[in-house]
Amino acid sequence: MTVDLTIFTVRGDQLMVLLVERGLEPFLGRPALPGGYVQKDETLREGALRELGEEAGIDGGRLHLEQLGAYGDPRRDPRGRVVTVAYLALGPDLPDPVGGTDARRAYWASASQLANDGMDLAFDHPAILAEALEEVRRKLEYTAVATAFCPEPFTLSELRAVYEVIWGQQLDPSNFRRKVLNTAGFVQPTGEQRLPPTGRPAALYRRGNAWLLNPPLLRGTGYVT
Amino acid sequence: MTVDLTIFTVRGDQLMVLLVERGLEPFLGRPALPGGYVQKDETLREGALRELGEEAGIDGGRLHLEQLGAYGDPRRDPRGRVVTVAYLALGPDLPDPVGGTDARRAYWASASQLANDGMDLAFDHPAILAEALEEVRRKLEYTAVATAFCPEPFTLSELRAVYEVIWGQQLDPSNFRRKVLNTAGFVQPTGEQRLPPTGRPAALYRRGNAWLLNPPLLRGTGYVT
DNA sequence: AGATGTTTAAGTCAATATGACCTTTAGGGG
DNA sequence: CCCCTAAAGGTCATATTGACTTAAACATCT
Repeated sequence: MTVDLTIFTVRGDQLMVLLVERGLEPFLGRPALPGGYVQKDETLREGALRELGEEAGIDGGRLHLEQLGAYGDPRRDPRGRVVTVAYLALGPDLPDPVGGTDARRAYWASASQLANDGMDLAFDHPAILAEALEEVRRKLEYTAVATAFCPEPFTLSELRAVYEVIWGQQLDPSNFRRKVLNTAGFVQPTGEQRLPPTGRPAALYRRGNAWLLNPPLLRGTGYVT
Repeated sequence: MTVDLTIFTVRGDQLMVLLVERGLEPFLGRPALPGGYVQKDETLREGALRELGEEAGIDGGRLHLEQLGAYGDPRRDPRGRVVTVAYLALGPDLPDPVGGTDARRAYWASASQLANDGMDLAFDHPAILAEALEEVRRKLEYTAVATAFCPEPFTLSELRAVYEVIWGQQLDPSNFRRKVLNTAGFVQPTGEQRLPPTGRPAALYRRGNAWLLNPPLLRGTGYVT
């Protein structure tokens, strides 16, 4: 039993995923999702949080962490039967390649670039990553999970940028604002403002208490790019 | 490693879930979800399909089967660490309590009744069942999964009954029809008709090729009961 | 045969949500 | 003081939804 982590963050205009360079056989030297064996006395979630710290140097306390699913093809690991439980972790712009306590290198990679260049990840990690990406894209529609990518407090433009980066399409700023503000509990105003490099000050918000968006925020045809 | 199955079907006006009476310790005699150990050379899905046949006598070939998630609390099984992967299986009115090849009794139980009477299921199966139920309710909204409960061909009233039973609320027949027929690929007409016990003949449909409903069919306020 | 009951099918209409687009506001810099 | 930029707020045609009404197609009863 192992857990594997798909850790996403938004940096600039890119969705990044955290990869490690494997320091052990099999797949030595190949990029892979961080992960490791589950210990006897911990829950799967605890194991995921522990690996988050050990392999990525990230404190999972402030991250959104949810289970993606179990992957158990008997041929997925050349060593024999290893079932892995994949977790999805989402956070605001996270610290740089914090090499884990394990000596291997850890770094952020562009998710879209990985998808294009054919990702040569170890094990069945390409499939896990693909499912994770699809899950995030879908969840943006009908949950308020996008706020997990924004350091608080945040502006509506920052929140919109999360959608635009992950969906790969521009959204109308005005319609986006209307939709978010009309959805009770999506965000809550702090009353504060922040000055952008240029332009009018932007109001600041925190995450609201709502999780499900009803009706959802659909990535319909409302794009510009 | 085990797999556990939450098998739902609609019978009349009730959502039923398949339970077995445990024939082994621990929890001997207690109701539980069907399931069992995963074998070394099979995928998780294959294991689920095999247990479907062995414990419930059901041919999984025509069922909708999807993974729910892994449950791995180290205290969930008194025997020690057993991680289980829960699967969700959905099908049209399935054969009666087909006692499995294992000698234990297998039977259909009302899902809503279980939820009320406080279900004394073995292990963490109450939690698994609760999550499965919530998953089905949510998936009805934004996927065409409801058709998995209808034997083909089916009428729109039969499809609507699935929603009504699982959501526990009446839907407006006319608005439901409009929504389903306007959603490309949800259902496809066969051209055939069927006579109800009384009343106008109903057109028959098969499942369409669409899986995601866009926009979703929300369980808003549109109820009558 | 014709009236009646029942269920499916189809239509109406106001309220709401969406997509596309425009205008105003509030800053900083020249 | 003017200009540029991004945020904020508004307009309007269109699409969708919810509530409700009407028509059609069968079986049965009288």
